[in-house]
Amino acid sequence: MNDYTNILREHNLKATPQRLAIANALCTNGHMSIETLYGIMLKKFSSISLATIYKNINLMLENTFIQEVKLPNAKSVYELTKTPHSHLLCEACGNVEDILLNLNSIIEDALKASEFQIEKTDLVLSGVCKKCRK
Amino acid sequence: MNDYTNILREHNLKATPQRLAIANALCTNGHMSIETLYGIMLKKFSSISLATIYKNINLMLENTFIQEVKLPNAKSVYELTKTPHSHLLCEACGNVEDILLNLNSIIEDALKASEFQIEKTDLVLSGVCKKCRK
DNA sequence: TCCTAAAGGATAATTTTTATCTATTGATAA
DNA sequence: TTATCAATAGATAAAAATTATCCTTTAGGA
Repeated sequence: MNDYTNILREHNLKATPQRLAIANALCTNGHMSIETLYGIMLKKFSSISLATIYKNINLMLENTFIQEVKLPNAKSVYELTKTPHSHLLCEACGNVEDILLNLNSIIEDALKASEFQIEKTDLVLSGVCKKCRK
Repeated sequence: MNDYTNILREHNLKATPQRLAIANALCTNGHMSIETLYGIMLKKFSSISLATIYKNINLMLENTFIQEVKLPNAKSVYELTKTPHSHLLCEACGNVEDILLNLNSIIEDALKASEFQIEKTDLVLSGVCKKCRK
């Protein structure tokens, strides 16, 4: 169980018990939707309001403490901000994994082919994970 | 103005005037959100119901006549199904463009690094387009 | 320890999306 | 052509998702 007190403060977020619990839930679970996060939070704070979840998720996004991951045919999930990475989505079980891929050559190709100044990439690779293939 | 009658039918969709208009709107505009599509459709069918837009979008998605494009920090847009491609998003003006990029090497890397059987990719490159950079 | 802006909980309001119901219509076959 | 019928459109209600409001509580600095 990590202590996110200081990391929250570095992102200009007061370290409330609810926020520390959100941070820990995301740390242990990796990627979570609003509703599953709400479910987990309810176990610890039986009277937590769904509005508190939304307010914190939005504030944490604005302050880049967390990131939203938009998935095809699924609800968005949220993760703690890490070094840039891509995602693997299992279409069978819905599980999401991080994967580090070097996209430099792709970005170069895109720079040549377009007139865009590219700042960031969002890549989701969808398929079937090992467990679900058996 | 293309005639999508047969293409709709090939996707098991009756070619109603509303659907033909949706197809043409997507063809000429490339990528559209629900609300902008509704706005355009209202010009042609002053009493069209928003429910009709949603029902058609969902049915067209199920029958792969169109695709949803999920964008970071923006609402989803929809496009006619074409050969697989990636997207460029201008963070300044919100414009979305298609871009053909060869992702084979990335997919290979991902296959090696993961235990996934990869079926498809969703890539959005965000940045600033030429017009907005001036 | 005190003070204050910020946060939490309860709840209402808003927005987004889906479901329901009836009249209409596209597509097929006689 | 016309008749037939399942599918669709529109109107609207309902449900789901998200945000706003209000008041009490609290984190964190003075």
